[in-house]
Amino acid sequence: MNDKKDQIAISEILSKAGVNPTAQRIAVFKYVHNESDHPTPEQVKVAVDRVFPKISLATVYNTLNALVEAGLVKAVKLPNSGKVCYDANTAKHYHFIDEKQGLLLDLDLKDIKIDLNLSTQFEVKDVDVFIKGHYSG
Amino acid sequence: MNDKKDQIAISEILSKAGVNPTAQRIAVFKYVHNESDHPTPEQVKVAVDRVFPKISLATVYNTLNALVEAGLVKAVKLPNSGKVCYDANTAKHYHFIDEKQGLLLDLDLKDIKIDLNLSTQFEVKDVDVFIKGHYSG
DNA sequence: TTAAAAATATAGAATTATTCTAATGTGGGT
DNA sequence: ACCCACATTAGAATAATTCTATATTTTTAA
Ligand SMILES: [Mn+2]
Ligand SMILES: [Mn+2]
Ligand SMILES: [Zn+2]
Ligand SMILES: [Zn+2]
Repeated sequence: MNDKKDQIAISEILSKAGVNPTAQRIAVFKYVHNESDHPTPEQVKVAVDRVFPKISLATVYNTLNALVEAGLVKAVKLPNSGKVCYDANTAKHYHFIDEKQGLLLDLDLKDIKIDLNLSTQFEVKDVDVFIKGHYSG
Repeated sequence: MNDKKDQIAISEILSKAGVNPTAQRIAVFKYVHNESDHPTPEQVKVAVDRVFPKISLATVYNTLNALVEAGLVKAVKLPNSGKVCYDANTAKHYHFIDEKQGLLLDLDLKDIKIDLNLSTQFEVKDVDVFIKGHYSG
Protein backbone atom coordinates (compact mmCIF):
# COMPACT_ATOMS: atom_id res chain seq x y z
CA MET A 1 0.00 0.00 0.00
CA ASN A 2 2.85 2.27 0.82
CA ASP A 3 4.01 1.49 -2.65
CA LYS A 4 0.79 2.74 -4.12
CA LYS A 5 1.08 5.98 -2.16
CA ASP A 6 4.64 6.41 -3.35
CA GLN A 7 3.57 5.97 -6.92
CA ILE A 8 0.89 8.59 -6.63
CA ALA A 9 3.24 11.06 -4.98
CA ILE A 10 5.91 10.39 -7.60
CA SER A 11 3.35 10.71 -10.32
CA GLU A 12 2.43 14.14 -9.12
CA ILE A 13 6.03 15.28 -8.93
CA LEU A 14 6.56 14.21 -12.51
CA SER A 15 3.38 15.85 -13.75
CA LYS A 16 4.18 19.13 -12.05
CA ALA A 17 7.58 19.11 -13.70
CA GLY A 18 6.04 18.52 -17.10
CA VAL A 19 7.09 14.89 -17.42
CA ASN A 20 4.32 12.55 -18.45
CA PRO A 21 4.18 9.99 -15.62
CA THR A 22 4.32 6.70 -17.43
CA ALA A 23 4.86 3.48 -15.50
CA GLN A 24 8.48 3.28 -16.60
CA ARG A 25 9.22 6.85 -15.66
CA ILE A 26 7.59 6.44 -12.28
CA ALA A 27 9.68 3.34 -11.60
CA VAL A 28 12.90 5.07 -12.63
CA PHE A 29 12.28 8.21 -10.62
CA LYS A 30 11.06 6.29 -7.60
CA TYR A 31 14.32 4.39 -7.55
CA VAL A 32 16.54 7.42 -8.03
CA HIS A 33 14.53 9.56 -5.65
CA ASN A 34 13.51 7.19 -2.85
CA GLU A 35 15.54 4.05 -3.00
CA SER A 36 19.10 4.80 -3.97
CA ASP A 37 21.95 7.22 -3.70
CA HIS A 38 23.71 8.51 -6.82
CA PRO A 39 23.02 5.44 -8.96
CA THR A 40 24.45 4.90 -12.41
CA PRO A 41 22.17 4.17 -15.37
CA GLU A 42 23.16 0.53 -15.19
CA GLN A 43 22.18 0.39 -11.51
CA VAL A 44 18.89 2.01 -12.35
CA LYS A 45 18.29 -0.58 -15.04
CA VAL A 46 19.00 -3.48 -12.68
CA ALA A 47 16.79 -2.07 -9.94
CA VAL A 48 13.88 -1.18 -12.17
CA ASP A 49 14.12 -4.55 -13.89
CA ARG A 50 13.26 -6.23 -10.62
CA VAL A 51 9.80 -4.69 -10.67
CA PHE A 52 9.40 -3.91 -14.36
CA PRO A 53 11.15 -6.70 -16.20
CA LYS A 54 10.88 -5.48 -19.76
CA ILE A 55 12.23 -1.97 -19.53
CA SER A 56 14.73 -1.17 -22.21
CA LEU A 57 18.08 0.39 -21.47
CA ALA A 58 17.22 3.10 -23.98
CA THR A 59 14.18 3.97 -21.90
CA VAL A 60 16.32 4.22 -18.79
CA TYR A 61 18.62 6.65 -20.56
CA ASN A 62 15.73 8.55 -22.14
CA THR A 63 14.01 8.86 -18.80
CA LEU A 64 17.10 9.94 -16.91
CA ASN A 65 17.74 12.57 -19.57
CA ALA A 66 14.14 13.73 -19.36
CA LEU A 67 14.37 13.99 -15.59
CA VAL A 68 17.54 16.06 -15.87
CA GLU A 69 15.88 18.23 -18.49
CA ALA A 70 12.93 18.75 -16.14
CA GLY A 71 15.23 19.63 -13.27
CA LEU A 72 14.15 16.68 -11.14
CA VAL A 73 17.58 15.10 -10.95
CA LYS A 74 21.10 16.16 -11.72
CA ALA A 75 23.70 14.23 -13.66
CA VAL A 76 27.08 14.14 -11.95
CA LYS A 77 30.12 13.14 -13.93
CA LEU A 78 32.81 12.00 -11.56
CA PRO A 79 36.08 13.77 -12.28
CA ASN A 80 38.38 10.77 -12.06
CA SER A 81 36.50 7.66 -13.05
CA GLY A 82 34.39 9.59 -15.53
CA LYS A 83 31.40 7.55 -14.48
CA VAL A 84 28.05 9.26 -14.51
CA CYS A 85 25.58 9.01 -11.71
CA TYR A 86 22.23 10.61 -11.08
CA ASP A 87 21.56 12.77 -8.12
CA ALA A 88 18.11 13.19 -6.62
CA ASN A 89 19.44 16.00 -4.49
CA THR A 90 18.82 18.98 -6.73
CA ALA A 91 19.75 21.52 -4.11
CA LYS A 92 23.18 22.98 -4.61
CA HIS A 93 25.69 20.79 -2.82
CA TYR A 94 29.13 19.32 -3.13
CA HIS A 95 30.48 15.80 -3.15
CA PHE A 96 32.97 13.73 -1.26
CA ILE A 97 34.47 10.87 -3.23
CA ASP A 98 36.10 7.84 -1.67
CA GLU A 99 37.30 5.99 -4.73
CA LYS A 100 38.79 3.15 -2.76
CA GLN A 101 35.44 2.31 -1.22
CA GLY A 102 33.38 3.44 -4.18
CA LEU A 103 31.54 6.03 -2.11
CA LEU A 104 29.94 9.26 -3.22
CA LEU A 105 28.64 11.36 -0.37
CA ASP A 106 26.79 14.63 -0.31
CA LEU A 107 28.39 17.55 1.45
CA ASP A 108 26.31 20.38 2.67
CA LEU A 109 27.00 23.87 1.36
CA LYS A 110 27.59 25.12 4.85
CA ASP A 111 30.52 22.76 5.34
CA ILE A 112 32.48 24.31 2.53
CA LYS A 113 33.18 27.98 2.25
CA ILE A 114 34.48 29.13 -1.09
CA ASP A 115 35.90 32.58 -1.65
CA LEU A 116 36.48 33.56 -5.24
CA ASN A 117 38.76 36.40 -6.14
CA LEU A 118 38.47 36.37 -9.90
CA SER A 119 38.86 39.30 -12.22
CA THR A 120 35.66 40.68 -13.72
CA GLN A 121 36.32 38.82 -16.97
CA PHE A 122 35.10 35.70 -15.22
CA GLU A 123 31.36 35.62 -14.93
CA VAL A 124 30.69 32.71 -12.60
CA LYS A 125 27.56 30.66 -13.17
CA ASP A 126 28.29 27.55 -11.17
CA VAL A 127 30.89 26.00 -8.92
CA ASP A 128 31.55 22.27 -8.79
CA VAL A 129 33.57 20.88 -5.92
CA PHE A 130 34.74 17.32 -5.51
CA ILE A 131 36.58 16.42 -2.36
CA LYS A 132 38.50 13.23 -2.62
CA GLY A 133 39.80 11.16 0.22
CA HIS A 134 38.99 8.43 2.65
CA TYR A 135 35.76 8.17 4.60
CA SER A 136 35.69 6.24 7.85
CA GLY A 137 32.06 5.92 8.74
CA MET B 1 67.58 24.76 -34.10
CA ASN B 2 65.29 25.86 -31.37
CA ASP B 3 63.43 22.71 -32.13
CA LYS B 4 66.51 20.64 -31.52
CA LYS B 5 67.07 22.34 -28.18
CA ASP B 6 63.46 21.73 -27.24
CA GLN B 7 63.83 18.08 -28.05
CA ILE B 8 66.89 17.75 -25.88
CA ALA B 9 65.27 19.55 -22.97
CA ILE B 10 62.11 17.45 -23.32
CA SER B 11 64.20 14.34 -23.61
CA GLU B 12 65.85 15.11 -20.30
CA ILE B 13 62.57 15.76 -18.57
CA LEU B 14 61.26 12.41 -19.71
CA SER B 15 64.40 10.57 -18.70
CA LYS B 16 64.41 12.12 -15.25
CA ALA B 17 60.83 11.02 -14.77
CA GLY B 18 61.67 7.48 -15.80
CA VAL B 19 60.00 7.60 -19.20
CA ASN B 20 62.19 6.34 -22.01
CA PRO B 21 62.38 9.29 -24.43
CA THR B 22 61.43 7.80 -27.76
CA ALA B 23 60.73 10.04 -30.73
CA GLN B 24 56.99 9.53 -30.37
CA ARG B 25 56.99 10.31 -26.68
CA ILE B 26 59.08 13.42 -27.19
CA ALA B 27 56.68 14.67 -29.84
CA VAL B 28 53.64 14.02 -27.65
CA PHE B 29 55.08 15.65 -24.56
CA LYS B 30 56.46 18.59 -26.51
CA TYR B 31 53.01 19.32 -27.81
CA VAL B 32 51.26 18.95 -24.47
CA HIS B 33 53.96 20.82 -22.58
CA ASN B 34 55.06 23.59 -24.94
CA GLU B 35 52.55 24.03 -27.70
CA SER B 36 49.06 23.58 -26.41
CA ASP B 37 46.70 24.09 -23.54
CA HIS B 38 44.66 21.22 -22.13
CA PRO B 39 44.49 19.22 -25.36
CA THR B 40 42.41 16.09 -25.82
CA PRO B 41 44.02 12.87 -27.10
CA GLU B 42 42.51 13.54 -30.50
CA GLN B 43 44.07 17.00 -30.62
CA VAL B 44 47.39 15.52 -29.61
CA LYS B 45 47.10 12.99 -32.41
CA VAL B 46 46.34 15.66 -35.02
CA ALA B 47 49.17 17.89 -33.87
CA VAL B 48 51.77 15.17 -33.63
CA ASP B 49 50.68 13.80 -36.98
CA ARG B 50 51.83 17.02 -38.64
CA VAL B 51 55.42 16.26 -37.71
CA PHE B 52 55.31 12.52 -37.20
CA PRO B 53 52.82 11.21 -39.72
CA LYS B 54 52.70 7.58 -38.77
CA ILE B 55 52.00 7.73 -35.06
CA SER B 56 49.24 5.45 -34.01
CA LEU B 57 46.35 6.55 -31.84
CA ALA B 58 47.19 3.73 -29.48
CA THR B 59 50.65 5.20 -29.03
CA VAL B 60 49.15 8.58 -28.25
CA TYR B 61 46.99 7.01 -25.55
CA ASN B 62 49.83 4.84 -24.27
CA THR B 63 52.13 7.83 -24.08
CA LEU B 64 49.62 10.09 -22.38
CA ASN B 65 48.95 7.36 -19.83
CA ALA B 66 52.67 6.90 -19.28
CA LEU B 67 53.11 10.63 -18.79
CA VAL B 68 50.32 10.70 -16.23
CA GLU B 69 51.83 7.69 -14.50
CA ALA B 70 55.17 9.48 -14.35
CA GLY B 71 53.57 12.60 -12.95
CA LEU B 72 54.52 14.77 -15.92
CA VAL B 73 50.97 15.63 -16.91
CA LYS B 74 47.58 15.37 -15.30
CA ALA B 75 44.43 14.01 -16.85
CA VAL B 76 41.43 16.25 -16.30
CA LYS B 77 38.00 14.83 -16.85
CA LEU B 78 35.58 17.66 -17.36
CA PRO B 79 32.56 17.29 -15.10
CA ASN B 80 29.88 18.11 -17.62
CA SER B 81 31.06 17.20 -21.08
CA GLY B 82 33.00 14.25 -19.72
CA LYS B 83 35.76 14.96 -22.20
CA VAL B 84 39.27 14.25 -21.05
CA CYS B 85 42.12 16.62 -21.56
CA TYR B 86 45.72 16.60 -20.52
CA ASP B 87 47.22 19.25 -18.37
CA ALA B 88 50.89 20.14 -18.47
CA ASN B 89 50.41 22.25 -15.37
CA THR B 90 51.11 19.72 -12.67
CA ALA B 91 51.06 22.25 -9.87
CA LYS B 92 47.86 22.21 -7.87
CA HIS B 93 45.39 24.54 -9.52
CA TYR B 94 41.74 24.87 -10.41
CA HIS B 95 39.87 25.33 -13.66
CA PHE B 96 37.43 27.72 -15.16
CA ILE B 97 35.19 26.22 -17.82
CA ASP B 98 33.37 28.22 -20.46
CA GLU B 99 31.41 25.52 -22.22
CA LYS B 100 29.82 27.90 -24.68
CA GLN B 101 33.20 28.95 -26.00
CA GLY B 102 34.91 25.63 -25.35
CA LEU B 103 37.44 27.21 -23.04
CA LEU B 104 39.32 25.63 -20.17
CA LEU B 105 41.41 28.09 -18.21
CA ASP B 106 43.74 27.61 -15.29
CA LEU B 107 42.94 29.39 -12.07
CA ASP B 108 45.63 30.07 -9.58
CA LEU B 109 45.28 28.64 -6.09
CA LYS B 110 45.48 32.11 -4.60
CA ASP B 111 42.33 33.21 -6.42
CA ILE B 112 40.20 30.62 -4.69
CA LYS B 113 40.06 30.23 -0.97
CA ILE B 114 38.42 27.05 0.26
CA ASP B 115 37.50 26.48 3.86
CA LEU B 116 36.48 22.96 4.77
CA ASN B 117 34.55 22.24 7.91
CA LEU B 118 34.20 18.50 7.69
CA SER B 119 33.88 16.07 10.51
CA THR B 120 36.94 13.98 11.30
CA GLN B 121 35.45 11.01 9.42
CA PHE B 122 36.46 12.75 6.23
CA GLU B 123 40.14 12.44 5.54
CA VAL B 124 40.74 14.83 2.67
CA LYS B 125 43.36 13.92 0.11
CA ASP B 126 42.51 16.22 -2.76
CA VAL B 127 40.10 18.95 -3.76
CA ASP B 128 38.90 19.46 -7.31
CA VAL B 129 37.19 22.69 -8.22
CA PHE B 130 35.56 23.54 -11.51
CA ILE B 131 34.15 26.99 -11.95
CA LYS B 132 31.74 27.26 -14.79
CA GLY B 133 30.62 30.40 -16.49
CA HIS B 134 31.36 32.88 -19.21
CA TYR B 135 34.77 34.32 -19.93
CA SER B 136 35.07 37.64 -21.70
CA GLY B 137 38.70 38.01 -22.59
C1' DT C 1 79.78 -7.61 -34.84
C1' DT C 2 76.05 -10.13 -34.35
C1' DA C 3 72.13 -12.40 -32.49
C1' DA C 4 69.03 -12.87 -28.94
C1' DA C 5 66.14 -10.25 -25.76
C1' DA C 6 63.54 -6.40 -24.32
C1' DA C 7 61.02 -2.47 -25.15
C1' DT C 8 58.07 0.18 -28.08
C1' DA C 9 55.00 1.15 -31.85
C1' DT C 10 51.53 -0.18 -34.96
C1' DA C 11 46.90 -1.51 -37.05
C1' DG C 12 42.95 -3.03 -36.20
C1' DA C 13 39.73 -5.63 -33.15
C1' DA C 14 37.30 -5.43 -28.85
C1' DT C 15 34.95 -3.10 -25.15
C1' DT C 16 32.08 0.19 -22.92
C1' DA C 17 28.92 3.93 -22.50
C1' DT C 18 25.59 6.34 -24.79
C1' DT C 19 22.61 7.76 -28.55
C1' DC C 20 20.06 6.88 -32.66
C1' DT C 21 16.73 4.50 -35.68
C1' DA C 22 12.91 2.40 -37.13
C1' DA C 23 9.21 -0.33 -35.78
C1' DT C 24 5.69 -1.19 -32.38
C1' DG C 25 2.72 -0.25 -28.54
C1' DT C 26 -0.49 2.71 -25.61
C1' DG C 27 -3.95 5.84 -23.79
C1' DG C 28 -6.83 9.90 -23.95
C1' DG C 29 -9.85 12.49 -26.92
C1' DT C 30 -13.08 12.23 -30.82
C1' DA D 1 -13.92 1.90 -32.03
C1' DC D 2 -10.48 5.00 -34.25
C1' DC D 3 -6.78 8.52 -34.25
C1' DC D 4 -2.78 10.44 -33.07
C1' DA D 5 0.71 12.06 -30.42
C1' DC D 6 3.74 10.19 -27.45
C1' DA D 7 6.43 6.53 -25.42
C1' DT D 8 8.86 2.18 -25.54
C1' DT D 9 11.53 -1.28 -27.55
C1' DA D 10 15.42 -3.98 -29.71
C1' DG D 11 19.07 -3.55 -31.88
C1' DA D 12 22.29 -0.76 -34.80
C1' DA D 13 25.38 3.06 -34.74
C1' DT D 14 28.80 6.04 -32.65
C1' DA D 15 32.61 7.52 -29.88
C1' DA D 16 36.25 7.02 -26.54
C1' DT D 17 39.46 4.03 -24.88
C1' DT D 18 41.88 -0.28 -24.26
C1' DC D 19 43.48 -4.67 -25.84
C1' DT D 20 45.83 -7.96 -28.89
C1' DA D 21 48.88 -9.67 -31.92
C1' DT D 22 52.42 -8.38 -34.98
C1' DA D 23 56.24 -5.61 -36.48
C1' DT D 24 59.98 -2.53 -35.54
C1' DT D 25 63.57 -0.51 -32.93
C1' DT D 26 66.83 -0.47 -29.28
C1' DT D 27 69.62 -2.73 -25.88
C1' DT D 28 72.34 -6.32 -24.19
C1' DA D 29 75.85 -9.39 -24.24
C1' DA D 30 78.32 -13.29 -26.41
MN1 LIG E 1 27.08 6.26 -8.39
MN1 LIG F 1 40.81 20.28 -23.85
ZN1 LIG G 1 24.78 14.56 -4.50
ZN1 LIG H 1 45.01 23.19 -15.87
